[in-house]
Amino acid sequence: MAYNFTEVEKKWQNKWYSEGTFNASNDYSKEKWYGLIEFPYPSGQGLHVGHPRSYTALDIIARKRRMQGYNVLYPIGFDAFGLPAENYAIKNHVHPRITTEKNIAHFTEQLKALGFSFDWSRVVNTTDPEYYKWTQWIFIQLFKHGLAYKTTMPINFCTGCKVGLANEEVVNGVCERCGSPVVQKEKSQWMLKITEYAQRLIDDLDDVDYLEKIKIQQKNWIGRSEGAEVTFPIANSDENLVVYTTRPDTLFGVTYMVVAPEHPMIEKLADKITNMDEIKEYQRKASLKSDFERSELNKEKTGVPIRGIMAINPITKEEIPVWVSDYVLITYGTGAIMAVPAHDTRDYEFAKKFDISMKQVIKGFSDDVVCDLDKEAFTDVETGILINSGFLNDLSVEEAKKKMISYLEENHIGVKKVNYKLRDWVFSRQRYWGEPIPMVYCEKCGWVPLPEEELPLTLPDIEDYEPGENGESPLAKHTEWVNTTCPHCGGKAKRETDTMPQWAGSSWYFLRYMDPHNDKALASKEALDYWSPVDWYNGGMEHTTLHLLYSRFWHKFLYDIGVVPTKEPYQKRTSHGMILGANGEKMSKSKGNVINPDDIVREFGADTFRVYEMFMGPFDQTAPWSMESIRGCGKFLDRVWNMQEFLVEGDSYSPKFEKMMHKAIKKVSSDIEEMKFNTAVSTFMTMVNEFYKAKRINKAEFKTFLQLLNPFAPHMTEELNEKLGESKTIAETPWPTYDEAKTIDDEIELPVQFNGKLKATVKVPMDAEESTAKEIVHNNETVTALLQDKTIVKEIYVKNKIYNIVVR
RNA sequence: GCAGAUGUGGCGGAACUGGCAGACGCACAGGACUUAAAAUCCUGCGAGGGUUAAACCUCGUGCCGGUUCGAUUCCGGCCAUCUGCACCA
Repeated sequence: MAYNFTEVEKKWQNKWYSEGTFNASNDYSKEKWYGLIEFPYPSGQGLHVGHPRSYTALDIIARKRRMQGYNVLYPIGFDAFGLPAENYAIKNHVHPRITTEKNIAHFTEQLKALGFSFDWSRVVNTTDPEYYKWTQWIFIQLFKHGLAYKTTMPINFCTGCKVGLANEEVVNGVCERCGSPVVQKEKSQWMLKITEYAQRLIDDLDDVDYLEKIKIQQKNWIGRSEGAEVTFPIANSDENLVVYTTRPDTLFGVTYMVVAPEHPMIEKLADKITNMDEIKEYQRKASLKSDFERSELNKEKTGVPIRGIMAINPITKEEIPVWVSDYVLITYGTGAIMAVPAHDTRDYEFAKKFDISMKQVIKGFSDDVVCDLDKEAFTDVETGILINSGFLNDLSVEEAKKKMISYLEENHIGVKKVNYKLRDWVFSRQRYWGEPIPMVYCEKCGWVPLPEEELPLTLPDIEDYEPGENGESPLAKHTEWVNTTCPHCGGKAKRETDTMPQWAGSSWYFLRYMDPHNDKALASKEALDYWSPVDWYNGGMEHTTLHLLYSRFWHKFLYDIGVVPTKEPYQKRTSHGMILGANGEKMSKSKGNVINPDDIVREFGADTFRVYEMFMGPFDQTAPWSMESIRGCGKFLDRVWNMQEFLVEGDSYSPKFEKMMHKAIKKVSSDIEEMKFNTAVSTFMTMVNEFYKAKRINKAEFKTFLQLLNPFAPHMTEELNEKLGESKTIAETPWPTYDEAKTIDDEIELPVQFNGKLKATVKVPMDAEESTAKEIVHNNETVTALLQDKTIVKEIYVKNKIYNIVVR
């Protein structure tokens, strides 16, 4: 009879979720395993087919771990604050709480229909006051430890909507929603000092098991560089221009300086500058661009010379011109650079464009290495030798750097300096749908945190989600909420009206899962000690630099104040590739290539969906969706179901399949650990093909096969297991084991090559010695025939791999 | 621009640590079953040459070059595509 996936899947899901089959145990004596997936943002579109890729992968590992005897925590929750809900509210005047509730209900239904073994008793929701109470609590601790501060930062400001915009909402310099021009506007913002943790965020990567490319991305994002800060006096004034450079060795080659348009020196020296109007105009234009646009557009360099002032090279005492250009960013280093056009690509382009002189101070190690300054900058750091550089002449770049830094320090014109590209975290949002920042401003006492017993500071219910005139948060209009008393002196005070970014709630959610209903602490000490750290965290590569870094930062802070027991939150981090539309492009409504998971479950069932997502390609790489291929996975599962037809009795593996069974257990077990799910599925397919060829499978073989397949296709395998008359479900059985000796073949097909080209294969015993192999090879007819008119030069034998004969 | 990744048949992909390139699946073609179709089962399937059929020969893992008995794999240089870039999540 045909397999009715709809009925069977419902049956098992009802059982699992009503009985709480997969809920983590509070028995802290058992060995634990904590698997984590990035909790979804419950968008109005519902689940995306990309979500189940990651969830199925860790579900497979979680199910395997349970069978291996671990107490498994595999939780789920919702990261529900965010921009889409707020924009929807502005447009349709529906409170974000209502849409969020609705969306969460929809997501829950969809996730349950896929049969994930989540612990549904521990669901967290970042918008729940009982949850964000602790997000606020962490913020207050950060503030108390001096890691949260206010500063003025530029934001994208839409001149039409009068609202601060995310970079994503700015398209070609105009607002995505209304099309009005977007400008950079200064705004006082809460910042978190993540830079204080920069070095530790790099160093502690050594202690965790992250994919190498994730570590590299994180390190590059933090962007540590060693160099020097050098002070250039401004001629005929008391002002100095301090620059940061990673190339102090090139100080003799400086031919001009550049300051960022926002550099304060311009204001200070305004009375000396003779072309102030020109500079003001340039600053205005630059203020329209974001940092990103500036570096993106740097093919066409722009800039204006600052007339009336000259800087003095502290080493050569030469007077050099100062320019203003937006290729220098105020947010990195000191906002000013010394330019060495002969040895830096960006400086070179700028100097070429504005016809500024260049001075070569490094040459190639040998005369073969050409340095042609008419064509390009010479940037070979590895082998370069200093020239035209006084006391640095003939040194290598590395030596010259060291010598110059000591010279700078001895003469008090510069210091060695480590710099990071990482910037502090802008933590304020002028938005409604976020956690209120639990701070109060008092004229007398300044910024005062709310007393912890007053948390949570709940988000007030409002009906107008539009921002205020000057881009303040919608909360600013609600004076009855804003006006309060100072917790410190009792005087008049105002609440902070900005809210937290979505990153806040997702920076610590994995801790809450450990003890989600605790109202005394974010989680109990016992729960934290037992479950920490997360053993395996899988998520998108796109979260590598922001979410992952932010949550590591928070965790380290919580470790420092004694809240959590580990320095790092995640022991292991892997990532999955994106699922693209059938046309190879990212799925989007506008492209019409979106696949709805509900349709797939309805047409093919959850098991087929799961197997297909695991089979479609290497887990960590992008893969296009294919309706044809998913059908193939459905066919495979039907073939599994139909194996019942030739099932025979048997308590142990039959001799015919014994090797195959042991090999398969080994292969599937290791493939799951290495996330090579696609090859695990192909192993299952090959096994099924073998059973079909023999038209026979015995009960012992079938049982093991079902156990191995269970994490991938849990519904069908449990159903088949029940039909076998087993009293225990597969989930209650131990993961199959194999005997290494039984995975090894007695005899192998050894390829025989002539000059590296395959000419024959011979059968040799496993691990045959060279003499044995040689004898067998030379007795082979094809080989003797080919050797007729040839001379053997050399013979190469690699045990169990190859026999290569080099002939003339 | 900076950073990370990817490139193998008509398509998705496999290949352990440098050792038979194309496992497994899709599509396609042929056959069995059927009044017929679908489903199912079986067989074939990189390109070119060769053969009644086979054997066999040549080419082939983005491009150019190198190391090696042997390179999809290692090295150097290019090209193309995808992802992220700090207020999307």
